[in-house]
Amino acid sequence: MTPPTTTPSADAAPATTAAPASKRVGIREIAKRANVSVATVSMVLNANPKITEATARRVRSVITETGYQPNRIAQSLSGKHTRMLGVLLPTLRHALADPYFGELISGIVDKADRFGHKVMLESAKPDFIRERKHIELFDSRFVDGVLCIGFNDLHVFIKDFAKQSKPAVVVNNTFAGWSIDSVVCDYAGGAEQVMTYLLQLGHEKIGLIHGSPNVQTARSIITVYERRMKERGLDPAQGWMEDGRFTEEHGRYAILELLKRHPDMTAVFCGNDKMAVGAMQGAVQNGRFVPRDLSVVGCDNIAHGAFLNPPLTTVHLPLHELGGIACERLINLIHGKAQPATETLPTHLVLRGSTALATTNGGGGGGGAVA
Amino acid sequence: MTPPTTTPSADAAPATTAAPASKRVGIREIAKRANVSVATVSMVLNANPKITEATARRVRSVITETGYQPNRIAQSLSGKHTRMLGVLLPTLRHALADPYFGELISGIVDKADRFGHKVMLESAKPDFIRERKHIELFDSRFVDGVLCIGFNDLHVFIKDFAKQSKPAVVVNNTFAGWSIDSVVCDYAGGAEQVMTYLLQLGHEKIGLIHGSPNVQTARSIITVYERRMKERGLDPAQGWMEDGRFTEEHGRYAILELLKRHPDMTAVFCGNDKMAVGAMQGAVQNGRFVPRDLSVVGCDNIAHGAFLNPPLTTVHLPLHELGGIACERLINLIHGKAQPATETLPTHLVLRGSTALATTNGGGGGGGAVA
DNA sequence: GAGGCTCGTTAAAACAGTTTACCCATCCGT
DNA sequence: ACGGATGGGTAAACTGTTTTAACGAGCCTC
Repeated sequence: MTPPTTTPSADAAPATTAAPASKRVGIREIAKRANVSVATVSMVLNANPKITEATARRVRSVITETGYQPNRIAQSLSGKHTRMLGVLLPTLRHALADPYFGELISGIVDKADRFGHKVMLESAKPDFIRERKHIELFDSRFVDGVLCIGFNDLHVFIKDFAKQSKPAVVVNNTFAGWSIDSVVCDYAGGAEQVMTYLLQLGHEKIGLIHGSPNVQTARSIITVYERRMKERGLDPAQGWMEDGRFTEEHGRYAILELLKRHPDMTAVFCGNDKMAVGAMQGAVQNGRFVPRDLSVVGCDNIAHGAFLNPPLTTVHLPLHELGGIACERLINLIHGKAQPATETLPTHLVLRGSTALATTNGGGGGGGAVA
Repeated sequence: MTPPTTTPSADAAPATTAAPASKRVGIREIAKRANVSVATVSMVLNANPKITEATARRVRSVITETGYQPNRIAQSLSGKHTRMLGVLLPTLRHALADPYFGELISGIVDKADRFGHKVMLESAKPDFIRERKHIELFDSRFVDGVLCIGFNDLHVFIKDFAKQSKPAVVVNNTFAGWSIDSVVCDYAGGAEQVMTYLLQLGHEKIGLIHGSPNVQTARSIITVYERRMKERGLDPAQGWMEDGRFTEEHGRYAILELLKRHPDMTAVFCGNDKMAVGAMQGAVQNGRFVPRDLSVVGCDNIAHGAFLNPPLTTVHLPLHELGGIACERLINLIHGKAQPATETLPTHLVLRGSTALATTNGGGGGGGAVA
């Protein structure tokens, strides 16, 4: 009962001998106090059914008494997994400040948490890739798997994960021909709804501001748009499409280009909300009223869009959920419970104030464009 | 030269014997191949000056040959530090989707990267705190330190870090009387600039939509606003202030309240850009033109604000830099190189289109407010 | 030329868990 | 009463580094 070394503290020791405080307790210490082997303690910790409830209770009581916390680093070293997931982001300066990424990551973190995993952020700068740090992440046993968000077809390093069969899931892009798990939103379905809606409102001259065609999902939108326009007898190739590169800035520039070429345009569909924001600003500064002179539709449904003037009509993408599903697939992949595949989540149109019936007064406004 | 087990591959082996592939190489394998001890290899890895350049070169060549990567888990277990930083976020649903947090985290990640540290995300849900997981993070040797962002005075658990002297840095809030490192923007300075500017424009009736007063930085703005208003003979307590809780939604609600009470208000200062966005929408829907009838000023300078109609005049907070500095302080703290202290970063006003000279036609518009 | 100093290198002990092979005591059926 | 199965527990090996104390060799000094 007498501990080998007693602190000079004068406290009357209660029934259970107080821990020597200071020193961090390890599993060996627990084992000693509970009169069992370290193996037993470990098994109790991992709810191994081999251990009697009586023994387990005894061990557990010692654990709570001492406030013992297993060292996760040691667990990782010994075990097969580290329970750490990596999120790879491109180095669009301030990528994280983008609600699109934020929403995604938020979904990932929430889900990872529920599965007892942690999430690490990693930005895939050119150096990072050149030094093959994305592979090192695995080789140094730092992560069990990675989620890739915001990449396009030019980021060929993504294929390394497939080549070396490292668990990885790509979000909102697909790499045809490579066995990489991916999870995407149904952009095509959303685009169909947008086109149907705009046509129903009587719009004929509809422009498109799309994201970089290096991304499969952006191409989905383009494809749908082109087909629907051709069906109505308008040739989209006649300058009705502009690349807005996913940013407000280029969205703004794109709408000015489109309006210059086609002053009679009455509606524009944007591949994401940021471009829609830029387009709305460009249109207004060009002297058009939204939605009276120009209907604008976005895609993403970032929280913010509802607070614009006018509130933005947009395609809702379940980004939070998407992140969660990507995360779950990754964890399954890590444990070999799943085959690489592509999963698609449904989307739907959210009607707000930036769209209206087409009016016949095409080519209105047109005052001197700002800047 | 002949490896113990040769794979049945028929490739003519080049001069240097190919590694047995499959099996991960460890430091022992490197040591064996370079004819040195593991200690030597470890020292080479850590650039220990005790090792001769000749030996080091030999070891390094073996390392590159085999593509060996030290196991970071093992390094952490053995060493004192894990080189992992935690970022604690409140569970404002979708906190991460907020550009404010995004920009901050982005700065943190960039800086951490430069110091060879990794960043982990953790959302401090009520359960999380109740189960004392924020302490467990340290006890289980998972992180070396944490950055706390987005918390207010009610989040008393922050003090636990001080109590248990765990390295932690609080961003954009200060806890008086507790020795916790914190890094904040000069909100007071920004507010002074805003007030000076609005007064110069001839505004007299200025409202304030502030963030939660549980945050020191929000209080800073309130204090400055109150003093400056009193100096001009307006009593801010007469319903000129509203709590916008940092969100667009409440910002919108707040402006409607303020306009109801004071139809002659000609300018409003908002504690962050999100509230400013909501305020602008509310004002417009209330029939006011911004900036003609109402000047609006925000605070944060989120990228997005420049693309509103009209573009938002706002206080620029160096959030990216702030994150970086917080991160750097934390790393210093971890290595015992710094004493807890508070650092303040300068801010400045960014003039855009949402502000204008005060007009005398106070109480304009006022048409039926949209729901 | 022997004792004392460096200097570079090494063997072995941490670090803190998990897992595997084995052991012993019951219990069961015949 | 005996062989085999079974259940509960344990000792020891293992994970892959860093670090410390010791050690041998060369060089300097007297």
